[in-house]
Amino acid sequence: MGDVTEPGERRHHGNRYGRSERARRAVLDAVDNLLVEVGFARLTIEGIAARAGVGKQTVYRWWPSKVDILLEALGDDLAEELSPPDSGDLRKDLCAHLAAMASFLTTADAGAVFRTLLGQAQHDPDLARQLREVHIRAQHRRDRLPLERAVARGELPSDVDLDSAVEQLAGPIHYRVLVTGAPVPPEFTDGLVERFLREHPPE
Amino acid sequence: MGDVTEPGERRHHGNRYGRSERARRAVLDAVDNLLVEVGFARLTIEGIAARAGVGKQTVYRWWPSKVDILLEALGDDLAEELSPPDSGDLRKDLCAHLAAMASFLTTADAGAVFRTLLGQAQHDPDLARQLREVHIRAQHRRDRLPLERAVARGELPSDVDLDSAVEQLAGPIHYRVLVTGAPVPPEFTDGLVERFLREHPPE
Amino acid sequence: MGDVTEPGERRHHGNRYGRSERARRAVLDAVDNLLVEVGFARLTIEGIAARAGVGKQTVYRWWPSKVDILLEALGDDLAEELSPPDSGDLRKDLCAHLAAMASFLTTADAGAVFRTLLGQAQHDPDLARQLREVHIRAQHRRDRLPLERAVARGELPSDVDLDSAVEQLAGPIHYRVLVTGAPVPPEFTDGLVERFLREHPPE
Amino acid sequence: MGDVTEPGERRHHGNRYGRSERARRAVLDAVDNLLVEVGFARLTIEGIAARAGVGKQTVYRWWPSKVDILLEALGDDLAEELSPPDSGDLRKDLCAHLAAMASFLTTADAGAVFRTLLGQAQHDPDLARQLREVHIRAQHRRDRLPLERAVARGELPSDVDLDSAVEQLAGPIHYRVLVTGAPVPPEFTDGLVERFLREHPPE
DNA sequence: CCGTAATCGAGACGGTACGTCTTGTCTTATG
DNA sequence: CATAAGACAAGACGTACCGTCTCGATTACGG
Repeated sequence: MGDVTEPGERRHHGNRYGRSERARRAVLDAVDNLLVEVGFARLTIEGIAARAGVGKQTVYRWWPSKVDILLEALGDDLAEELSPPDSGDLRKDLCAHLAAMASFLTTADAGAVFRTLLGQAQHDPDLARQLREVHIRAQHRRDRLPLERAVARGELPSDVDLDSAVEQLAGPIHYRVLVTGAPVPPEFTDGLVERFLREHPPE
Repeated sequence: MGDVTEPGERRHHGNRYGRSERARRAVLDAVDNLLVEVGFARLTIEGIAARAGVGKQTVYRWWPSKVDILLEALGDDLAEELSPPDSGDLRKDLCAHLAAMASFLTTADAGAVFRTLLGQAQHDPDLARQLREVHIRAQHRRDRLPLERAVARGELPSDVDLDSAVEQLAGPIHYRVLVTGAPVPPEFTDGLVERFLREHPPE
Repeated sequence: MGDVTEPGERRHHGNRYGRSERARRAVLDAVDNLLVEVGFARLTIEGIAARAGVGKQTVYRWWPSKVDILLEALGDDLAEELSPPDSGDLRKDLCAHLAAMASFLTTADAGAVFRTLLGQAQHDPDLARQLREVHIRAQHRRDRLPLERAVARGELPSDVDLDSAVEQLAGPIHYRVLVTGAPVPPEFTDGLVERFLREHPPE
Repeated sequence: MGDVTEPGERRHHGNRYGRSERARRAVLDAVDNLLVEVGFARLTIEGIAARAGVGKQTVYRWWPSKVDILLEALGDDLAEELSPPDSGDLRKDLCAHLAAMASFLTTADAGAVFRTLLGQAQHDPDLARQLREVHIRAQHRRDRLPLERAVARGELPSDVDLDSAVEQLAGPIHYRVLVTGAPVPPEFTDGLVERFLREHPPE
């Protein structure tokens, strides 16, 4: 909330040798709460600073724009919430991971942040670059993991194009979420998995 | 534009029985040009009115917000540019249509408008509803057409879920465009078609 | 103030043919009150606009700076409060007028505005020019009037330098007010008059 | 400025035995230069510290506000530049002193500082008190000196009110400088002296 | 064919938020 | 312990747009 003073953390008002971690956390917390409360359109830097109990200048000093705050607030949420399991069974891993992906995109708070940023990226090339180079590339690597493990286990032929496979699996999910707005129930994601496995039987 | 006075079209200053078509066209033209010139973020109603040579009140009288102007400007571009061909051959029709879809989304002016609106829709439920109920639903029907014709011709089994098929085909394209930003060459769209046809051979 | 709507004065929200007299009055009233309440140093345009119930842009549209608002607020107060009487007797007129001058400078609200502006003028040449060309010149002419009338009546020789006379009379008063801060009682102003009359007996 | 390091004077960064004379001088020099360069309105503590090569805190530690810096910078300039001569002849002394006063107020650097402070004092009672109790009172005593000596020499009757005399002489000069902005040539100051001497002939 | 009512361009209005600047306080490492 | 440096919370600056309003001119219909 901003006026939280952790025990043992002296109230820091800045010095020449580095920024205030307290102010940083307060801003990131504030931006998360405000995004949920008022939505992106009415999310203002003025409001963020006020909610965080922080001067506007402090925000401008460390973040170029409000989407950069969101980018940092997104932080490791993606990694935490969207890392695939490793059960030793490809079908199980994929079904679980795609279901988690659907749930993240449609219901999670961090998913709302992610969709908002993706939306802004459609007319903000700079943001698009950052978002893709950092978060989306890393997520793509996580999405490949179950498949790589299956290849290693011999569950999948080694000549399957894993990048394409990820696109075949994730594409329709994102299409529903971002474009048609249709719901993404487990039956749907399971169907994607079945179709993929039918196409790529173990050798 | 805005100050263009067509020969024979007297400079209209309003009457009680209807709006000025001239003002409507000027606004829609201005919004198109400005979107390309300054981008969505700096697209303002003030700027649109000034560019169109139109009073702000005239804009507010006829459009609730700037995305509504874009919605109207998007108009029939979708239908015109994204109607599938009917050659009598499913492979040919699908390849052509998906390639056109990719090109529309990545390079066409109207495609930029479409992506912008999709982006805004991620945090504007009202816009999302309008966009989906009008344009996306209509586009989905157009996307189904080649498949429906193929079923009628016996090229496809009649028990294929065409809605799912559209999602399988369009999903990965939109995923690349909206999420990863990867290019969408004909080889990619052709691959989607081949995969689909392999799965659904004629009976 | 600010939200006062005079009967018969429709609540004006502006149009292309002129400014809102209501907004003008509200700003001038607000600036007077605030100067007295918080002093010049803490007189802000933001505060003036808020007190007047007026948008900041309206203030910036019509006045280049806060001293210009004060200049206009000073307006006719000088003329109203510092016009010399015309009793037909020089001694009486001068004593009354100098006493009024002292009282204006030391106690009147408009006098506080005047001293503030004089103070700013010491390091703002533009303001100095405006203040002198408009208000101080006009006041000088008013200060001369009793002397001119006395010359016309034959109470004063016609070869007296009236401009110098004004400086001799007003100078010591302003010196006390602006420099030493000493009080300016009627005995002091009367003394100035006596000294002047002693020097310039009727012919 | 600011980074001047006198030979033999080690660059002082603080010690436990008192304040840095080097920092004090740097600030006073900086304030003088900056006042001339940018004017009082844009004279900021931040700028003074930067120009002096001194930390802001050092300024705040030793001076309550920027006018206090100016007060100290004004220092003994008044005494140095505005001490009346003592020739043994009242007319000569007065003419010289009033001419020096006019020149100090209108052209000297220290005179600009003085006028600026006088200006601020019009809406800053604290500054007014300090300025009057220290500098103006002292200057008044210096202004009296030629008159006191003349009384001692018998050039002036001993019952003349010398304080009033000073006001009669200095008042019109300050009136021109501070109020009307009219020039103050020697003819003007000489005229004041003549008028005074005419009124107070030696007994 | 004249009156009238809705529309037009224009732009002032009360506001909100922007991104910048300065204030005065606080913290740190150095000497 | 005073210093130079600079981050901090606070808040005013002047600007850009928002969405509303008012204005006088324009014009097509209906009485």
